[in-house]
Amino acid sequence: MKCQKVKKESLVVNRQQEIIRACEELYETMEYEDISIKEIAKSTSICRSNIYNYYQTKDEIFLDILERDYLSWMEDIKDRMAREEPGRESYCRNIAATAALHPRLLKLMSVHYIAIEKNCSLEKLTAFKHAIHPFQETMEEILRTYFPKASREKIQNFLFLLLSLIQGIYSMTSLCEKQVKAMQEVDPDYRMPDFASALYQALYILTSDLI
Amino acid sequence: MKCQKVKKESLVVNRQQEIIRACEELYETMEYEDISIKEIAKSTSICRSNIYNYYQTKDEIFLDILERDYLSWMEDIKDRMAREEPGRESYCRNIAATAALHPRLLKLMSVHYIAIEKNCSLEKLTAFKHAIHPFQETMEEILRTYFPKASREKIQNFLFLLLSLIQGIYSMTSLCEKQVKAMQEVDPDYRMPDFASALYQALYILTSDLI
Amino acid sequence: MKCQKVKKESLVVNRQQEIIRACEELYETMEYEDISIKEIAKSTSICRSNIYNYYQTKDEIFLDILERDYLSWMEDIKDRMAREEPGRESYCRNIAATAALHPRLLKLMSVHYIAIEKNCSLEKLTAFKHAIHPFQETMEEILRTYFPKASREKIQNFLFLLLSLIQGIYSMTSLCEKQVKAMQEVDPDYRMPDFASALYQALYILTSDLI
Amino acid sequence: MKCQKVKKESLVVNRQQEIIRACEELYETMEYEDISIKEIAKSTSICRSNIYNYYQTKDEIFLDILERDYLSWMEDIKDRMAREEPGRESYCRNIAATAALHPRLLKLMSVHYIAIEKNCSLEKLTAFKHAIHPFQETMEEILRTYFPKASREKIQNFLFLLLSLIQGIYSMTSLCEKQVKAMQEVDPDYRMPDFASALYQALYILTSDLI
DNA sequence: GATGAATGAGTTTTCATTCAT
DNA sequence: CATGAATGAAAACTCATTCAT
Repeated sequence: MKCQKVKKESLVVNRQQEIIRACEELYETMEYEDISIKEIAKSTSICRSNIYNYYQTKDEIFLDILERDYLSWMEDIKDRMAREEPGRESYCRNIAATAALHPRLLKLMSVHYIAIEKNCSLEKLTAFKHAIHPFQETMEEILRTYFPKASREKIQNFLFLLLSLIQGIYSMTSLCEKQVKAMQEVDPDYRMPDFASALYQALYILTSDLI
Repeated sequence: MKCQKVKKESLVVNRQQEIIRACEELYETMEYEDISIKEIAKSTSICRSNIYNYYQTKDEIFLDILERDYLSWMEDIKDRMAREEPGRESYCRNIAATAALHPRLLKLMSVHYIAIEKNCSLEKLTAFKHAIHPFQETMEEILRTYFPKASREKIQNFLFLLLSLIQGIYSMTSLCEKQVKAMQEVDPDYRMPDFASALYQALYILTSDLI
Repeated sequence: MKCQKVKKESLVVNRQQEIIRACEELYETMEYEDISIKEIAKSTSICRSNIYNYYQTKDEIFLDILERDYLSWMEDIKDRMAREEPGRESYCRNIAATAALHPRLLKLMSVHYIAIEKNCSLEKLTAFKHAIHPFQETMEEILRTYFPKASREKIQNFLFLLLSLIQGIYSMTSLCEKQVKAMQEVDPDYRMPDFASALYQALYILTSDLI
Repeated sequence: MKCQKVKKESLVVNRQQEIIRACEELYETMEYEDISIKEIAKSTSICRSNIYNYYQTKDEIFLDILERDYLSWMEDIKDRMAREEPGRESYCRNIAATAALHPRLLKLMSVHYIAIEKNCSLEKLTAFKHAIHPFQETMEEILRTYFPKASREKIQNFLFLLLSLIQGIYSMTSLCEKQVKAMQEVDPDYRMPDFASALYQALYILTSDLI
């Protein structure tokens, strides 16, 4: 009985894995708003109507991807921290460099709060918040290590600003050709900034508050 | 003849005004992605097919709204600067407080780069960039007034981060009920931060780089 | 499993049948360019959006009708040939008389090359060409039987002219009332020629080349 | 008074000329069914709604083009006849060669009876028939010159078949790339026939009836 | 007569979602 | 659970045509 249940569950997980993988692949070349359940199903061995047995909306799929990506980024940060010396610059470099290694997460973060979360069920959303709780915890802990003198409040403020910044900087450093052209029409010297550098610089200033 | 032309032009402007107004009203209660030209037309005395004589896509309408809002915010900042004393705190208060008076602009900024600009024609986009050029210019000038010692590069960096921050902070301080509930499920003490305060704090730290 | 697949396939065929039948009925009273998928769906128990699961454009439906009609005509010709004596006149009578029994095919042929084929996918078109290959083969074979001395080239030329003639003769012998009136305004003696007679006469002359 | 009327009329003719010219230009690159009054007006200095003062439908414009082209072809045939020796082959060469010099007429003839005439007013159509009456007359006269022994009926039959043939042969010798590809998929040796040669051959056989 | 504005009707196409099997 | 079929709703877009000026 129990064994069967486990079997079922693992089947469910397998299906979800397949759906997630398909969605991830699409997201590499398509925009969030252009991805539909139909499209996702097509990239899958599962038929469209069956997808509804696992996910209610495409946003719930994206929420699962977000979850993994947040935690994966967290792991990268921890790994890197273990290998790097302490120090403000080191911290900023760590964050900026690892963030740049997760382009999908960055892309997702720009629609995380304004779109994905708005289209999910409360249950799914709560589960997501629970799942990424370690991210918040770990990030705070790491900050405490790097900046032992900073107050809890300052650290939480900083984290809030870090997540905010990433969304905004990403959106302004991922312009399409047309956008760049239009900018250069007005200011011929315009060059699209680099995400990692821009984030590093911002973090460097913001961490001044934590020393 | 010329008089007629002027008449016609003013009709065009009137029509665009009406369309913009309808779009603005819808945007107060609806999300960007749920607004369609069909919906906008419905809130208008103009029929849908006629809308196409004034705007090709909804994004071109939003771009016009963005333009006005950016410039309107700029005016507010200038007005306020004239009345306030100099100083870093004063600047940050000015920006944060006036921004909070333009909630629609804030909401628009969160989709400005990732959606609106992507769906416009290059021509429309270039015209927009030209139109809001004074915004960039004025913002830089104001910063030079407040922070006379800051280099041009630092000022431009700061402006870039300001715009980035607004997008991110707004998205994280405009959660719907469901999002707040989910947060509180994990952390019962969670309170959604206030946009203006969060922005003020961030700016206060970032301006340290300009002194 | 297999049984189900067969069931499904037959459903597809059934649906296509229904769509084809509806299109055929419309084509009896309407012109090709006035028929739309919307109109076809209306004459069906199937909803418009579901039609797209079976046909991409109305032209693909017409191509299917064309296919059947060509092959049906071919069968009629073969049948009649079996019952008739040999001879040039007999052949011409056979072709003209059987063609007249397929008015829908004649009507379709007048838009076959200039419209229907132009709006189909290459795949669909290739499938069609394969499907009506027997028509070409059979027509050549019949000609070889009736005109054993004619070279292969002459026979192919003749077939090409036969198909050409049908298109043109049909268009000039299927005038609407208005067209006839206009003709008679200029030449009061004008009588619209009869398709079968006109075709017979033309074929009789053209077959002189095959003896 | 009269002078004014003449002025007006010539203005009307000028406008119609401009409209016709625009339509002709479009027809060089576009298909009949894709051309709209909107499109024609765009290629003109006349506004769309004003076009209705000169033509009711696009087909009436096409009818005017047809008229000119028929008469122009007739002139070419007469010219050439004056320069060529008599004889059956000479006649066929004349017709085929001059026809090939009027590709627009050929293209128009393929939709002349099945589309253009169907969408015109009776008045316009009657006027057209009157206008091209000389074409019929001249063509008969030329045939009588070349084939003095042929009966009036045979000559009229021949003319009927000539016009029929042109429509059909043109449609089968003006395939688009896709159509050719599909043909070659079934018969790799397929080569699209040449219009002028095909017409010449057909005429050569058909004229045997006139000797 | 000429024009721009406006409209309504039509068409294609796409999708989320439901349902019977 | 899985599936294909089916549907309804919506969105984008185009055009012929009318009308007031």
